[in-house]
Amino acid sequence: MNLAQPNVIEQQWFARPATDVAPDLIGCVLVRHCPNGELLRGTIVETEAYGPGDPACHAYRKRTTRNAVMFGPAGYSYVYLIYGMYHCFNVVTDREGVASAVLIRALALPDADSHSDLSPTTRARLAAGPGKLCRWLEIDRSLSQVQLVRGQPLWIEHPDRNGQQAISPHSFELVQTTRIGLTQGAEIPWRWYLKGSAAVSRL
DNA sequence: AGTGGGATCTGT
DNA sequence: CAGATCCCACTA
Repeated sequence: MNLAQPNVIEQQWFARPATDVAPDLIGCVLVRHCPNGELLRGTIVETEAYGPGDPACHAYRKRTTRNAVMFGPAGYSYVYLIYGMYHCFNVVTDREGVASAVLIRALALPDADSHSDLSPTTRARLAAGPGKLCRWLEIDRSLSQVQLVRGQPLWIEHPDRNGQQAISPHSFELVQTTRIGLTQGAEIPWRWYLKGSAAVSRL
């Protein structure tokens, strides 16, 4: 059996169209290695895809300094500042030269976590939304363009089949719908979320 | 060099 | 539903 980290998702897994990766990421676990050494984890319950021919994609017009990482190889982070006060975290997807990414919009916290003092509803909403998620995980633009592998501040793992992270297969049902907050491409149904999750940003 | 809008969130 | 708040892509 492998090996140090059987669960860590590798670069090749992300090297597919964003519309394939986005639904597959639901149920996977985002891991944040914080500056203070703490490891924070959350199960991804909501994603959006952005890709070629998509007017809502930051790289729709052309390559710029901000969106350059989206043109690079898959498995890197793309973090940008939105509305002057929030950050959004994306995973770069597809092959090099194809600008695309998946926005991670919401996380469900693991059951046994430090925030057990909070009410269940408050806790479920701690990372319900792309801005809140980045605030909780202390993600800002200094974490953009870093590779998502163990040893870096961020990486993603497949659900542990026997562990507490896994979502019960019985209740696992995805909803596909339109993306949130867009003025262009608003009708494209490239948003996915885990049906019934209390951590989804919006229904 | 100036500017307007943005893949958000919170409180009214 | 307005306001906070800042970066950057676009225009000139």
